[in-house]
Amino acid sequence: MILDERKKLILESIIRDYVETAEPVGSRAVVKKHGLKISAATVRNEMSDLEEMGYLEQPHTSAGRIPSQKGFRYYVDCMMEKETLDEKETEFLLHLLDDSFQELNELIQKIGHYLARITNYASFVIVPSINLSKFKYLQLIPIEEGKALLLLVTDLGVVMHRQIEVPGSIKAAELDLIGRVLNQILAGKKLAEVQRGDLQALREELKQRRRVIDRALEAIESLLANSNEERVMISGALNILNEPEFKDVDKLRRILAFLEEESMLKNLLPDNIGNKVDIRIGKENQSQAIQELSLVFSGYQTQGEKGWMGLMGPIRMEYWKAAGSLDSVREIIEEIIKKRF
Amino acid sequence: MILDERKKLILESIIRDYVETAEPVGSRAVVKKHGLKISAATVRNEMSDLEEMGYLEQPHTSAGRIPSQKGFRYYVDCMMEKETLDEKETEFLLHLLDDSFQELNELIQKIGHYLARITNYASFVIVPSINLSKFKYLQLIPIEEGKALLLLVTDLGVVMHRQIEVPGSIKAAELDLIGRVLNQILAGKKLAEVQRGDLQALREELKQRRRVIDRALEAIESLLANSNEERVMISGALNILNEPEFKDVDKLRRILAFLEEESMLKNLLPDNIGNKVDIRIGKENQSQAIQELSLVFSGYQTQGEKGWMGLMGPIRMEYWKAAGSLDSVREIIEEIIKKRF
DNA sequence: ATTAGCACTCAATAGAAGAGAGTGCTAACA
DNA sequence: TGTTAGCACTCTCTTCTATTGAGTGCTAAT
Repeated sequence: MILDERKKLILESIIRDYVETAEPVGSRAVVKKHGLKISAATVRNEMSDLEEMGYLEQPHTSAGRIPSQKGFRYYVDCMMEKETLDEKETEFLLHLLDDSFQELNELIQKIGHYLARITNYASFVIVPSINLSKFKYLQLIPIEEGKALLLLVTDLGVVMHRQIEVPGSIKAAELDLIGRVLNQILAGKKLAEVQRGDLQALREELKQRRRVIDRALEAIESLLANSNEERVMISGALNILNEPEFKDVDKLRRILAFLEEESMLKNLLPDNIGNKVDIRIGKENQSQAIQELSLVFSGYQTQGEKGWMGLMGPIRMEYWKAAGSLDSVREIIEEIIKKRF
Repeated sequence: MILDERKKLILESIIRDYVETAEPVGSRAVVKKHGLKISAATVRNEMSDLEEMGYLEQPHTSAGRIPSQKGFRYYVDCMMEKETLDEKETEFLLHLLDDSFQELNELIQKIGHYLARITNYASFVIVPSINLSKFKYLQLIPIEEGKALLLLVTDLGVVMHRQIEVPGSIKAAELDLIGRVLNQILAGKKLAEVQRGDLQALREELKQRRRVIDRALEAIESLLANSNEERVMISGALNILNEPEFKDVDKLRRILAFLEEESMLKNLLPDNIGNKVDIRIGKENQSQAIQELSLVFSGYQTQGEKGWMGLMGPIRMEYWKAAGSLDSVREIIEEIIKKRF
């Protein structure tokens, strides 16, 4: 559907106004705001057309118009220009992140906080499951009589550990040996592959220390199972308290409850991760619980790892700002990661 | 101040009723509810007395009475009987915790969730700083060209790690040696003590590998600094959305904002940790932000480690249930920890 | 000391009136 | 044919008033 320039102008004007004030916008307001050369009556006619086409709606007869979800959709698809971060913000972000993190997770979490802070929306970040990364290093370390620590490092430097029981009689050197063997067999494999056959094969190979190996393998399995899950992190959930559409406590409860059930989020995102910004407006969301919310999100990709990050706000959302910020931030973190790892 | 039996009965009746309904309680309601043998008029006289004494207050002339904070305080101090967990709940909790945790932190966190769930209040747990626990074991592990992992274990089995840079030329055996030396010097020390002089002394002792050692010591210092902070964990914050006194979004915002600033909490608790349940009602709290909330909390103690756990709810709180639950839960976790570690 | 009776108070609710914002339609104009 | 001014109309929102009802406090009787 193609709109003529004047209709576009009016639609944009109404959207900008409505996003800012959360109030229906009248014809006079449109004229004044943009200093248009046409009269309010003309605008009224156009607005009437736009309503008929489904881009605007009227809360009641004598109110102004508000953009419909379809209106937002049209704006987002055909008219919007993203507002990326300006230099100062970029600078600040870079400064914030500069080697102040030890691990990928930390970085990602900081990004989440930052996004929430500059946009005043709730942000979410979905950290890729470690599953995809490669096994790199493993060691068995005696801690005390009867206990050892299994240490596992992936090639991206994620360290996981777990205590296991071992016979009291076992010697440090022996533990070390077992560790080495495990290491050799697993080295370079993807963690996801490890699960399949190797563990069984290993059990056979090292019969004489069955007990230790069994425990070690259990520990590895358990670590895998744990890290298998993508982690979802939400920041700035309280930002939605500031939106006038959620001054009703019941609505609020529904939404915050949804956010608390973090795992729900990832079901809503598409299966394959690109890295273009995608937008889900209100009812376009699958989940009942957040059909009064909009999602703006983007995949990110870092040498083999893929994850999501995004923003959630009211339907009356500054999509331009949200989408632009995401674009900028994605670029920045991909760059940082490339440099660091 | 001593109240006669009848006044006590009436005060209790009003408190119970008010806690349940959040509505002012009238004289008739008191009589009916408890099937008292006295008339409403008599109750009115008594209520008037109680008000004069400061235990009750009236929102306005023609409303019933509600307990004042002083009233709650009196009840809590002189009349309340704690309601500990019943057998089924205890059973369930034990089952929930039974070896399903790897580390102390995990256990504590689960406890927090459980407390929030059974009481329908927000729970908090403050995990003791690791500072107090003893250094047990340290190892340097080569990961790849130029990078090593410093691994540190405390006697309670908490594992911390951090990557450090090392010269590319260094051999695994050498790293191992350095680790051993560090180990010997630090072994058995309390982590808090480590900070003082040892690190400096060490630097002298191992001049030939200054670079590695410097990095290792930096890492240890940084780990210490990180773990120095007590960690605060809050669960079930959304439970306060259900309380009618917070249906006002502004109040809500203040309180949730306070909860998000988790670190604030520990400033509110007494300096020395006992393990009796303590209660702070409304204005008794130091912090402005939560003077409309009550805190019920208790210390817990596990071989040298001390921490806090507690519940936060409206002033109109089921103190008997909260205090009782805490008592039960504390007993249970202290027992579990004694058994496990 | 207790209680029944009654006048009184005050919040909460409902209804009515008025104000104001904004529209849609009509007729005039370029 | 597109644009505009004018005006009646609609509907929400606010304000004001009346009514209701719960609950009290006081008084007088038991």
